[in-house]
Amino acid sequence: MVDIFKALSEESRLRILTLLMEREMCVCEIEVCLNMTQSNASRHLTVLKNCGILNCYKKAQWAYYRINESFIVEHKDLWQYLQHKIVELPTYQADHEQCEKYKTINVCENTNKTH
Amino acid sequence: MVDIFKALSEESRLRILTLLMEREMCVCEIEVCLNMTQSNASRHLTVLKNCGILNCYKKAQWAYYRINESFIVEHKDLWQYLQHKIVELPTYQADHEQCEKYKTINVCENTNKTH
DNA sequence: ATAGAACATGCGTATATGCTCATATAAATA
DNA sequence: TATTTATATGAGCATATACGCATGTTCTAT
Repeated sequence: MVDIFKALSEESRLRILTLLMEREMCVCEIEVCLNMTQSNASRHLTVLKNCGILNCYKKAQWAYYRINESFIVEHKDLWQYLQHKIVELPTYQADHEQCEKYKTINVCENTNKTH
Repeated sequence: MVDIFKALSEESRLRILTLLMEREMCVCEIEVCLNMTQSNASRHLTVLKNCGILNCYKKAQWAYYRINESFIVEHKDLWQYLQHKIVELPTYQADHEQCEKYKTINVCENTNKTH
């Protein structure tokens, strides 16, 4: 319980959740959408994964992170709260737009033409 | 939102909530029930108050802290979650018993006979 | 095989946080 | 008025955390 709240008590990580509530993403997408360094994005994702909020799978050289469905089930009230309140983040609008923007462009395919 | 999660991401503060969910308390009661220093208890209570979870009123030389009713209204889902999950804290049982114990004894009246 | 891309992680640094001790303040009482 | 009690808070210390840079690993594609 403490580790879940700890994970959620950081703005960058809440911003990551803003994106992942929309769709799963690989690290470099998050990196670009939120304009953070790769190591920073990776570390935050690890924190969110370690407390059960996210899970991830690897596909080729990419690591895709997404909301852990069993977390939603086991922490229903908290999840409801997050869904309602996360839109109030000052960064929500902008982050969400970035998420939409890269939905079609696909960052990875751009940097790695052969994907 | 971040400050609320920050406040909740600390075990001592969750233990304080365990007590205050039962009834309002003054600082020295919390101090005794949770076996922490006075300054420590006071600081944690301040953090919980500053993010809106608690409020307090003063009566004679005591400061009574209690759950802020409007917090419950404005953060219904989170509050539900807390109520369900806080009982899973490893310290819950013991803390709750201390709370019951000092319900009748009243710590303050013992140390200050003229109260 | 080699090079490049995506990702995780070790290391050093700056800042935040929690703790204790000591002190200041306010109220009650002798 | 002087003392005691309850509380808040400043100072100093230890630890935790977030960050950037550099590097190691894995997979892909040439």
